[in-house]
Amino acid sequence: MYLRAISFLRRQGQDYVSSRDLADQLHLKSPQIRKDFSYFGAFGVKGIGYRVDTLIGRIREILKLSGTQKAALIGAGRLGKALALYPGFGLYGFEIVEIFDVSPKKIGKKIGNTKIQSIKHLGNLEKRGIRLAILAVPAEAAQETAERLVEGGVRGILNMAPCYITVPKRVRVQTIDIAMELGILPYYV
Amino acid sequence: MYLRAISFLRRQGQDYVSSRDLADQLHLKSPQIRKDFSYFGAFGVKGIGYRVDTLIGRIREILKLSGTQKAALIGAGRLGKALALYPGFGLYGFEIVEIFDVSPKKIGKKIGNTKIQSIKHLGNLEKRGIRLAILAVPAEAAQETAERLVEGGVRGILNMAPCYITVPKRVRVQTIDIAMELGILPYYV
DNA sequence: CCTTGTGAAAAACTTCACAGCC
DNA sequence: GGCTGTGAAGTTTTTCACAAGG
Repeated sequence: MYLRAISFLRRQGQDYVSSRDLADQLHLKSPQIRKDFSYFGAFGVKGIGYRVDTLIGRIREILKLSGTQKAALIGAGRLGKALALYPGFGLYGFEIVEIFDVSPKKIGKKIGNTKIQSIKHLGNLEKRGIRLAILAVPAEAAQETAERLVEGGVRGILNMAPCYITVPKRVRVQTIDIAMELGILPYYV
Repeated sequence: MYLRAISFLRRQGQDYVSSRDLADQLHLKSPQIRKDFSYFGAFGVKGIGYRVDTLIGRIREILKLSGTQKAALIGAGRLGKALALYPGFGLYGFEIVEIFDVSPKKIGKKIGNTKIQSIKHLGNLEKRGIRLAILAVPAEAAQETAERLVEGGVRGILNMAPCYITVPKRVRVQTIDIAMELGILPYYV
């Protein structure tokens, strides 16, 4: 969250940012931000604010985002395709290096520069340096596919299917249910 | 969240569900769920659990999801297209009735049964019964487009662009930043 | 002046424990 | 036996207030 906002400031050529400015942009309170940053180890300059480059470096370090992280994409449907070509992953240093699907129609085709492989050839992702996977399959197939990913040595799964999946606790799952996010809007309206 | 899990149970033909079962499925604690449901007004049956149909009805009521909610989609790029054809909105009673884009290449074409219109013809969405919008435009265009939506009388915006947008406080914004969600995974890995 | 950093107070949330009911 | 509903306890998070520094 911070990373996105601060990177934006860097692109605008800003060198320093105050907790107040960030608070306004992110709709938070300023002491909250200072407290968060103090957990990172303090490096703010009193009267000025925080150095943008230092902040980005430190956050990337804490999030273990140093260098490039390889990720696999499972599911080459419409959503999968949109994700494969989504430019936003670059900011966090992610690269989708392999794409898998079950459909024989799709296998062998390319999305961007990456060839779609059969899910049967998932193999050991860990050995190929892939620790993260993005799951863009129908809800019915999500659990089964997640289990394959775990077998393949994946450590984190971004689940785009509208369901919860159960995995060993050494594996971290983050679920995004787009319809659900839309569903809570009318409540506030 | 509950709606998704409970709807799934209904499709499976289950009539009643206990807080314990839901807790297991959603990875929560059972008193938590009972407390949430008690805010809805209590209607559990001691010794049995909660009636699935009653629960769904009540949750839809609280979320103001009764009937069909019309939504507009802004941005007919890859992500927009995937969202337009995303089947998951149905569960929550959403229907994307209008699609807009800036690109002359796309205007006039159809996604599914819905024609892509020029963003210039956004007009008064409120009068056409549209109170929600899904924003699937590049980050640079998000703020400007959001302002147009607010002018058009929209009350809730689901923002898929990787940035925060500022709107009058009568308008509710829900932001989904896919890359960010992926970005927090390595931290736990 | 402007900022950060932090202890203390307040609020929100989570968990526990158990009475009451089927 | 099983399960709900809820007050009380515990924990975490958020907010405030202010000393201290450029």
